[in-house]
Formats: sequence, C-alpha cells, structure tokens
Amino acid sequence: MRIATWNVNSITARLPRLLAWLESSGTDVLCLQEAKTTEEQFPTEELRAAGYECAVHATGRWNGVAILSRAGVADVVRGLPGGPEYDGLAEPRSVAATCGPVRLWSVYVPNGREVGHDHYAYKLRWLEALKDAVAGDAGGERPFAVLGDYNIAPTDEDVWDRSVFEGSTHVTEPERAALAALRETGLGDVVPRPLKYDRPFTYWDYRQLGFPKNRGMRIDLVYGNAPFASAVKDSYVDREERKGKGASDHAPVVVDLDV
DNA sequence: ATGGCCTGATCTTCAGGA
Repeated sequence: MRIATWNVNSITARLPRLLAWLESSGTDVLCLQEAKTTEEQFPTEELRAAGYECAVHATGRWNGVAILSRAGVADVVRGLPGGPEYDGLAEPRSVAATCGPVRLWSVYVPNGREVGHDHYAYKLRWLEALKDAVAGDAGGERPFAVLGDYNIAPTDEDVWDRSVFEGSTHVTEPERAALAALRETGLGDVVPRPLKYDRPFTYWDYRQLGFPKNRGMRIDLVYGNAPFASAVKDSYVDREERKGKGASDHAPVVVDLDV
C-alpha cells in the first residue's frame, strides 16, 4: 500500500498535476493540505472518476485538508476534537479516516507567523490538542499515523541554513518540544529518503531560486505508531513534483507499507 | 531544466504563506 502526504497549495490550481501524479505514482491514499477551497467546490467528482473517495474538511480561502483514498474512507472525523479557535473560528486543519487496514490523520498545523504572535500561541495550543486527540490510537495495535504539514523543522538539520532561521518560527524549542510530546504518545518520525542531495527537504520557498539552490526545509512529516513503523518498507520525498510550471511549493512525501 | 513567488479574494492590491 502506497500512502503519501502533500501540501498542494490550492487543489484548484493543482488539480491537473494532482491527477497526473496520483496516476503516475500509484498512490493509494493521499493526505492533502491547503485545499484552499470550500467543501462544495472541492473536485470530488473528478477524483471519484480517478478512483478516489474523499474525506474533506474545507471552508474556503485558507487552510483545508482532505484524505483521498482508493482503499475506502470510514469513520471520518472532521476537525480537531478539543482544538483551539483562532479569531473565534475553528479552522479546517484536520481530518481523519480509516483507509483499509490503516487509520490516518491529515493535518495542517498553524504556521505561527512570528514568535510571540497570537498565532504562535495558537500553534502550540493546537499541537497540544492534537497530542491529546491521537494518544489513544497512537498506543493501539492498528497501524496509525498522523501525516501532514507540521510547520516545524524537527532538528537543525531539517533547514538548509540554521542561521537564517534565528529567531523565527518553525525551529524554536517550544515547537520542537510540542513535537516531542506528540512522539511520547507512541509515535515515531518516519524519515524519508531524499532522491537528490543529502537531506530530505519537503518544502522550498517559491522566491529567490529556493528550489534550484536547494534552500529547503523538512516540515512535512509522517508520525506513525509502532505497528505502522514496522510496516514501512520505504519512504522518500518525490522532489520531481516540485519541478516545473505549476508546482506546489511542497513536494509529496511517499510511504510504502507492507499491510 | 530546475530558474529571481504564488494563490484567491477584499480583485489592479492585499493577506498569508514559512
């Protein structure tokens, strides 16, 4: 079974590439982030025609997550139980579904904007709620994983130049501590292979030749429980999908499971 | 070829991204 996570940066803008990639990669289940559309405008019919059922949680211009599956979508949970609001709104940043033998969450963790910003505090609260919400499944016997754009580089090796990020979000100790707390529920970081260069970056800024210069970050993560980790046969970043016209600024992270 | 931002909406300018 091939599963993946990908921040597509608008499913409307990305639909032709998304459909082509689903077919060429042979992905069975995709956890998708930044749909940037409403549930009504989500291309459910196009994806159904391609063989995928969709569990969608999306409300408009910002955020939006989904799970696309040709292994079924059961027991769908939209939103983060117990999660915080931002500006009085419960944003669509989480959706969960059971796809055949595995239970998966697709998450888009808040960006945080700047250290000290309300959004940064919101990011930390959101991660704490995520930890509480997944703890039961994380400790269970069924293969389980939380995949998505975490907006955190787990270590200094996960950014192209640590000095550039001094004082910035994505690399701070509280953010990394929140990731560590999440791991303590029974989840481990499934680190993918890079297909080029030495580090498996998953995001490169559109600006200033970020991708050609490999100025990237590893912020799209797969956190799986022990049964999930033991089923992993391979994992890699499909950097080919970051190339060319009409690419997202994130590349898909692919995981092959023997389940 | 991988090339000095991209996306959608408030729409010719801006917020947000990380």
